[in-house]
Amino acid sequence: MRSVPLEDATAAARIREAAIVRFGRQGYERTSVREIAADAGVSPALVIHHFGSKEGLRTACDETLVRELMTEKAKTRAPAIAETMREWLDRPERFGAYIDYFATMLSEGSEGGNRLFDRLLRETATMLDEGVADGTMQPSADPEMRAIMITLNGLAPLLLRDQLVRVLGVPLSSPAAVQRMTLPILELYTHGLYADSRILDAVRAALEGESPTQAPTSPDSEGPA
Amino acid sequence: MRSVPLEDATAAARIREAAIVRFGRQGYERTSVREIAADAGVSPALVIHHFGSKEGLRTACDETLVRELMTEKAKTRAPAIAETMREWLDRPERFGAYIDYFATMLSEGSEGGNRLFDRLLRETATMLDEGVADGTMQPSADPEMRAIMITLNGLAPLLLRDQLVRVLGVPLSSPAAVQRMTLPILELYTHGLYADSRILDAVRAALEGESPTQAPTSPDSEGPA
DNA sequence: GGATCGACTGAACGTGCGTTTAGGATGATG
DNA sequence: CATCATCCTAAACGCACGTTCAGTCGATCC
Repeated sequence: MRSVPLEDATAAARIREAAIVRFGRQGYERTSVREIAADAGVSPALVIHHFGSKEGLRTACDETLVRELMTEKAKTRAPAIAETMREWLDRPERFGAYIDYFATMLSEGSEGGNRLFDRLLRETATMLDEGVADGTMQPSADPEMRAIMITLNGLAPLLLRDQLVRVLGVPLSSPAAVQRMTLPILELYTHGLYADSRILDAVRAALEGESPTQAPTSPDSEGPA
Repeated sequence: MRSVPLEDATAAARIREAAIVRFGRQGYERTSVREIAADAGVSPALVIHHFGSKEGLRTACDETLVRELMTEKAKTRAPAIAETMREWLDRPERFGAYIDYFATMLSEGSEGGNRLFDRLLRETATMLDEGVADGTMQPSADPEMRAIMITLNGLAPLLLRDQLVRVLGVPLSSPAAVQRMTLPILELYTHGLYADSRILDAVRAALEGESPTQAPTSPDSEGPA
């Protein structure tokens, strides 16, 4: 993937890689062009020369990541992003910066982050549909929403990786951490959490007893936009 | 909770509320003291006069939120934060700013965000332990990690609420959105996702067949920090 | 050999930031 | 009435930022 050592790469590539690391670790606003230039061993002016502006540099980083995550699908079957991300998680010492940058894209709401999220959601929905079709997965009363929620759940450890590292005590770079997350999630996705369906039944009954898209409470709207 | 209209509150309170709105909506770095001052109808100097610095203002906002979320527990039983947050979600026109600010705290990694996360995690773990004890919830091979993952899952819609709003088309302020999220999550937490336990069994067998905390792949460590 | 072009830099520019300073207005206190 | 503290502001300070500018260097082309 990255074939050339950073010192030998072109200056533009070095700048972009340094930016991915900094943006991913500290966020866009907290990172200065001067910092990135110093990391890449060039002058701040060269950053602007190559990318037009700091925002242009961010766009270039976004596109690098989108390409990296999206075009891997030639290798594998349908779930391109999910598969690539699993590879990344297995080799954090190499791709950790990309993971950080992806999480930053999502929480800072960049346009590339939106594209990746949409793609990830579509892949998830397809996977679920296929699973339901061939009987390996449970059907849902609201498949679209279920796909959204499962996608969100999958991204949560990425977005809250600092909290995860903090309460876990070990760096997320250790494969042990990723591994330990697997079993509880699989338990949840296999047997669920509740021992019986009383709560689900109660909610289902409540939802059927009223207008499907209307709130049950009285409309006491007020306040600003 | 907020008994006085903002125009009549003291200037310090007005500044703090304006800061919570701005910080929650745009993040700490993207918000200037001048913006907050303008929102509160005061001079930028007064912000510093009351809170010492921009960082001090952030701390004050953090503490306001922590207090608001933590001390509600007198009202209810054990799960204080979770209960309060559900109230907030039910009245977004009033507490939407708090929700946004809480999400910002978590993703920007403030110290108050850590405290709230720890508290939320502890509440979740307790709830799970009690559920397992009285038989309403499934046991887990790794209860601590399961509590973490379930806490992360619960926070995901908060952190990715922009994506959620985007793909859903409706503002998260509508109770319909919160309501529609409930059913798929309850389905998942009741019946799981997989129709049988083949994947779980396979992973369990794989995990038992090796050293419990060691990675299966060959150690090809390299690269920077 | 001169012209041309892209990569690249040092120095500077202008702007917006957080913060400081000096002081005005107001109300309580002797 | 004088004093004093509190709340508050206008103006400015210093700094770091993104960006611009003028020009150097080295390779390529005629």
